[in-house]
Amino acid sequence: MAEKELLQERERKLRAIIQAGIYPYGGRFDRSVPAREVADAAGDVRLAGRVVTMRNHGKAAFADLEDLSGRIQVYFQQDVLGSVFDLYRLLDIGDIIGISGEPFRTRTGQLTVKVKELTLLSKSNRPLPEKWHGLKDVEIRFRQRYLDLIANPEVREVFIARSLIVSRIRQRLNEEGFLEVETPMMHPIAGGAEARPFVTHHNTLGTDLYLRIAPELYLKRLLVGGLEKVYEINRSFRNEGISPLHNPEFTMLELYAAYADYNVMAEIAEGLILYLLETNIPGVNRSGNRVNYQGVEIDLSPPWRRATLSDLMKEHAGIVDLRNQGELLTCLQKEGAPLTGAETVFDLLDTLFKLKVQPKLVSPVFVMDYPREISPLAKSKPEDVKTVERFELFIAGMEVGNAYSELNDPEEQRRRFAEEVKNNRPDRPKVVDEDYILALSYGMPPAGGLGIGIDRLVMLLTNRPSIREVILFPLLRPQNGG
RNA sequence: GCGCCGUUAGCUCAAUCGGCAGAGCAGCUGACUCUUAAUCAGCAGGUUGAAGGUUCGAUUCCUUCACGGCGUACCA
Repeated sequence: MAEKELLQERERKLRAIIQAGIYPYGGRFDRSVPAREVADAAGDVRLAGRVVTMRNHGKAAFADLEDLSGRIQVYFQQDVLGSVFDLYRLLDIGDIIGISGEPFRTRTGQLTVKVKELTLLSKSNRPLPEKWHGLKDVEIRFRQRYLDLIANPEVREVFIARSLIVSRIRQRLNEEGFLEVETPMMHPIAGGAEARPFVTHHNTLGTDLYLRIAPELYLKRLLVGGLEKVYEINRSFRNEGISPLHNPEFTMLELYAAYADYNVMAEIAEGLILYLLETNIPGVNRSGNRVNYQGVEIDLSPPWRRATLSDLMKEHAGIVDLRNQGELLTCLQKEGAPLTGAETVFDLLDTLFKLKVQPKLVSPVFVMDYPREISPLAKSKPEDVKTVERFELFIAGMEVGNAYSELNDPEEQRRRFAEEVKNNRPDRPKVVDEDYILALSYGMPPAGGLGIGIDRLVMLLTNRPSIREVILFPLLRPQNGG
């Protein structure tokens, strides 16, 4: 039937209900139990939820009522309900109702509530997606996520799992003495990562501002201020491509601990993720320390491998010297990688790493010790100034974490920033962040810092193939006149 | 940005080589007081994403556009 006619049909019922003197959008309704707990209830129950199926039998009818906890069958009989049964006849799938009644078992043993009172709490004016096949159209799923949540129970489970994951991260960090803080999302200089920022404008101040690409530089100012262990879980924004691993706004955990270093950060990252497994979150797809991600078994049993970038490049790509442009180029050409010729040695290194090494990093690996030039905020290794104490954590071939021993030498930091500015590459800072250096110059304790991509971690733990499956409202192109 | 694929009823999907656009669910009418993917009888439901072209004839072939997916580029 044409959508218009379906809407007219619902409109007709809505008018009939109003005609009968019933306001179709009710108010407070005190429930005695969630649907899932009806079996344990003594005496009558009061329930509310959405009508998801209806099976009419003339002077009686069964319906399934769904609330957050689950579904329960309810039974309407004309001889019990009298004129209220007429209201039942005007209900549609999708309506939200409250009922009170007596639990019983049907002949086949199905737990059911025999309805004694019926309250219409919200009339639904549009048809819901189909009950059996659910809602599959990904565009509708993302644009109208509420329909996805109604029609697809596993989607609901993923987002509940995500909420629990985040809350348990907070719980764990709080227990370990970390202080949760909130730092600016609008920055005068976009720093703390290399990424193209979104630009916005403050009218009264008459100044452009950048949506933050990372909270890092503000969190470290707090270390200067004596807040020794801080963390923030919130959005960062990067004006870059969209892919199954990238959404323009995404959620990061960043934490900093004074007097620690990147080795401590590795322990924290490992401990945190294992803790999430241990706490048995429904929807987290684990058995023991193993998770299955997209058909691949991943063993997260500690200790996780720690290998230097240099060793891994040797192991998987046969590269002996990370800084040998010719060697990297030869290897990439052999792989048939498309190159423009304008790549720096570090671009080549990164490309080759992504091509040859990253896909092999299925079990968790801390990739340790990166070139200084691509890590301007990390502290050099004492024995090798060109290499910094930094790791990236890879699981299932996916980068989920990044950590440093934080650079706390203001003069060295200024040189690193100045070098970036001098190189003048697109999307890199055009000015030295003197305000940050000012903070460092008051003395920042040595510290370890760790960032974890929450969206990707949730993908891993809930076995979702795309970041859009773990973000409630992923960015899509606007539909009309955008 | 670029490349490939997709878009058919409210939802899930069919439609042979270019030859009358179809089914299930949802909806409507009737029957039915223990059904549960209720059942039975009947009815209705379409700008085939949009615009243009080729053709006697286009869901099908071509062009452009919109939106989405994947890949790629970008992304320390």
